[in-house]
Amino acid sequence: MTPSTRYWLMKSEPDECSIDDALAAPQATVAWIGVRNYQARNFMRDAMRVGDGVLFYHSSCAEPGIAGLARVASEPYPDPSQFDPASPYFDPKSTPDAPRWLLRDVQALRKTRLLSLAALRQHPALADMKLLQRGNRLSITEVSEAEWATVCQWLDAP
DNA sequence: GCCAACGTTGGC
DNA sequence: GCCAACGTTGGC
Repeated sequence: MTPSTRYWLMKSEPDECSIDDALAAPQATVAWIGVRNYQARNFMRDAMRVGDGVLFYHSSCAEPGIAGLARVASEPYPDPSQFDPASPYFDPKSTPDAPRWLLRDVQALRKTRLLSLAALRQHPALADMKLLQRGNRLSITEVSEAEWATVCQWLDAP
């Protein structure tokens, strides 16, 4: 991972938390709970900085794709769901003294028109996006400055 | 619901 | 540390 990464793509299942849900939350801010992959956790714990740009991506749904823009809105802190036995994200091996899963708050900035996964795949400038690489399943991936700019220009185009 | 791809677990 | 078995992700 490059220390200069300032842009991220974060997947959310819209049934759990859509861009509309995030925009409707207090301060349009949601805690990014439920990540249980170490690489994605490390991005949140170590690499992100407050203010980094986030592509808000809808996954596991009828129309997967980029659905909004957001920003990293907090320093890392323990994911409370790991301590809740009633939560599907409960982790019995984690303790408050040594929490295994850290998260960030994410503030939604705006909903965009949907840039579908199929459309993203057809854009030559996005061919190297981590999201689009074969076999990728990571729920948080790095986005280059050029990829970010391409997406923003695309969203501004008629 | 299928299944490819990948991550994690746990026996050895 | 290896690696088979199992579980999960996520598009289709």
